[in-house]
Amino acid sequence: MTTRIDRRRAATRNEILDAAWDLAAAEGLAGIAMRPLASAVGMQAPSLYEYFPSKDAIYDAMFAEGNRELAESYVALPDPADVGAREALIASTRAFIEFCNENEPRFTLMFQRSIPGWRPSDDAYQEAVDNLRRLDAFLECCGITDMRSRDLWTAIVTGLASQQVTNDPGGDRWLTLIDETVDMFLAARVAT
Amino acid sequence: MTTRIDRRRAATRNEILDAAWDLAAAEGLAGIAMRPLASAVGMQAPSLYEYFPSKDAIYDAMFAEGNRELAESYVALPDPADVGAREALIASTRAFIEFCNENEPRFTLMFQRSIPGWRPSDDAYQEAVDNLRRLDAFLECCGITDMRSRDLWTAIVTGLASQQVTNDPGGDRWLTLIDETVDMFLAARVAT
DNA sequence: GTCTATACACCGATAGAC
DNA sequence: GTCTATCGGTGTATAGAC
Repeated sequence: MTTRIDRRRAATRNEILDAAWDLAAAEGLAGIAMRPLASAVGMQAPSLYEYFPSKDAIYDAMFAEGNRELAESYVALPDPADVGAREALIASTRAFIEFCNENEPRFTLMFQRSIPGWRPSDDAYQEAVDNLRRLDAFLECCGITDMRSRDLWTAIVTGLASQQVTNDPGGDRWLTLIDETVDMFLAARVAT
Repeated sequence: MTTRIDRRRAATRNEILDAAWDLAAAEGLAGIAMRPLASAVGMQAPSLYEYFPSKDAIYDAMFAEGNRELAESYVALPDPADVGAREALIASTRAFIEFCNENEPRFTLMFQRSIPGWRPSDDAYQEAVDNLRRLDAFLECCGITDMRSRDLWTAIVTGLASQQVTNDPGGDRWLTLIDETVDMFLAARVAT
């Protein structure tokens, strides 16, 4: 059961995480420091350790939060059985690249290994694996069943997202390539 | 003119850079610390500042060195006029992914933003731009002239390389997808 | 229980003696 | 050119006030 004290703790944890995202947006993901983070929520640095056992644990919670947000964006995707593989792939790719493009620190944390020495915990990583499994199921509904095709498709989609975020953050230079990319990929699959 | 003392300095600089690559391989790129690096070449930390003005300058020299190595691997590529676009694209993509795959810290330094707060200097970045220009010229010889096609191709190639290095370092899971990727890309170009 | 104060070990970088 | 000593920063552990 959740007591009042548990809810208070959870609220403070969320407050800390929100401040961490703000700091990441302003100073970069690796620019989060414990003392400024603490003062952003009106604490001294050591008090943060009442809510997170380490700085890495804060990154871990942010990683998990990002994956839950990605999972939410997946539930809005159309059913390939309704709209066909082409439209479904276009919609999912667009959703993914837009997700990456709208919050650069979140993209960096989730899809690049950019925090020295940090790796997601097993629990947090499980949420990422769950998302990958959801994507696999989605691709299977689109008729992409073999591993080599899935490997190629994930490489293409992550490549587009990474180029977009890195070289045109917030823009659409690679977003506008999605339709022809999907057509190219599907045409090759029909051909073989 | 290069005096004996200049050559001695250059030799020491190379010694430091070699030790830095070794440390990066062992501790991760961001795990390079000045004191261990200094002791690896038999110095105290402050002496390093006689050869590099800052730690970032060491990353900068490593970045430039990596780009020169990449440029060297480009000169061995076949001429598209000799072997045709398909073979030329396959060879260049294979060379690039193998380059990324054979030295993970070098890949991380050159193609990911993984050192917090560090960006290559203008001089070092120029070498990366030169390499990109070489790649553009090469793609043009392969008949890939418009920007959208180049954007798509660079996204695909960097996506393959990143998946290979991240998820199967030293292996060939994405390397073996090159041939069909090139065929897919070229078929779509002929079709439109 | 939650906070503050203090301290520790490490970091990159600098000053100045030799 | 290399050293020692040191500075201000980091993440983090701990003691203890309230």
